[in-house]
Amino acid sequence: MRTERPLRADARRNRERILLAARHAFAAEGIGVPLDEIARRAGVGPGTVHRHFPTKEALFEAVVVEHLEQLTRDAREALEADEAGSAFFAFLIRMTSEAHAKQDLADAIAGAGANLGSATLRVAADLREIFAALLERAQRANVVRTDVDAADVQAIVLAALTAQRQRADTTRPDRLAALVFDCLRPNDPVARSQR
Amino acid sequence: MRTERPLRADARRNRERILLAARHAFAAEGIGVPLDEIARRAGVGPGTVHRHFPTKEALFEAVVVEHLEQLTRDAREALEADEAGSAFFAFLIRMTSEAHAKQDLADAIAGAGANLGSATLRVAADLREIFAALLERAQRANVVRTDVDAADVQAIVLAALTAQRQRADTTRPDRLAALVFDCLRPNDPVARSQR
DNA sequence: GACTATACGGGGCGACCGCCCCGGTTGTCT
DNA sequence: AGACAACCGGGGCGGTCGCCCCGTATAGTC
Repeated sequence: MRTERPLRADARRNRERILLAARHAFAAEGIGVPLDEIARRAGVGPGTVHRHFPTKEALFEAVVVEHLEQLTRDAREALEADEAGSAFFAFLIRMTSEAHAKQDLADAIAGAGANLGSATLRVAADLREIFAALLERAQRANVVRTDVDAADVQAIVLAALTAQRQRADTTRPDRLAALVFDCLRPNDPVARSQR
Repeated sequence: MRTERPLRADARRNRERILLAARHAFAAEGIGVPLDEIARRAGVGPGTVHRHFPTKEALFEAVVVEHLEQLTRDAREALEADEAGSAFFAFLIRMTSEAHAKQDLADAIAGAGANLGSATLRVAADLREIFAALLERAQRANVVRTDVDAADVQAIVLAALTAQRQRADTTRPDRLAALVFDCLRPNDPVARSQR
């Protein structure tokens, strides 16, 4: 059973063009962008888009998976950093500023988009795993309160992202996000005074 | 110039029915609900909805204004409470849990809905004014950090709402919201230990 | 350079939704 | 009770968008 056949050159080129246009379009305006608009920006016909990605969700997923994989790589790097606390919080900031410029990620995290397929679920599971390790390490180092779990933090990341988008601050873009993340720090004065 | 003519009895009854149905529909699913669905739930024809509210935004606004007015009343009450800090934070929690059950408010705050009319803007300005007073009082009492303004707090309310919706906790529905609001408290250990 | 499979493009279908109009009905006032 | 005006209901129009089909062009192969 030949599951894979090499794509023709022009087909591969068009596929890349579509993905590039979709990246920008979804990043700028979220999942609401019409497919025809993406096709127009990519310089191909609407039919071509549909052939490469049978449904709109499929295209959206392809873009989101790319971003999630990038985040997973970032999280792995953060896990190798020395200082547990700063690595954790820096990664949180990175997630929000990343998703800030990429509306699609926010849509995906919020689940506003659609029912995502198995590919996305697998990548998301990977990210969650690394992320949980990062969190646990920060909690052991007593820089993050211990009464929150990974899902809580994920919700708070989405929250910070919302705040940031609501009140775009050009001079200090991460100000509100950093403020919100402060609520994750432990309560005891000793730990707080260390930051 | 007779600007006002008393509405006929059945017209007034239908108007109330539509508003009631719209309240529930918008609260449950946000602004995305089709007008025909609201008409169906209200037990009237789609044309009737359109006659009472010339556009969809008009109906949405009518519902949102009701909620904003309620919130404004709550804020005024909170301003008369004795303890500045608990009044402020209790009002924040109230806002989020209110908006939690009312998707429409979240849409309105986030501006996701549409360009709102002058009526909404006026009510929103009222609420902002009272809210700013509430915040300033809490800041003077040293229970809220002084490097945030009302717009920051509004963004954070929206953020807390997002977190709460993301991770619905039936046993402690306000847990995440309260957690997020903690980031508004001052940093110095003395003030923090008082809570 | 010719032949075949593969891919392209754009026109079009169906669904959805907001908005509007018209024939019939019902409330209201004398 | 009768007459008039206000109101109701539902069908329909126009626009949008996702999805698909088919005639044509083109890349890859001998």
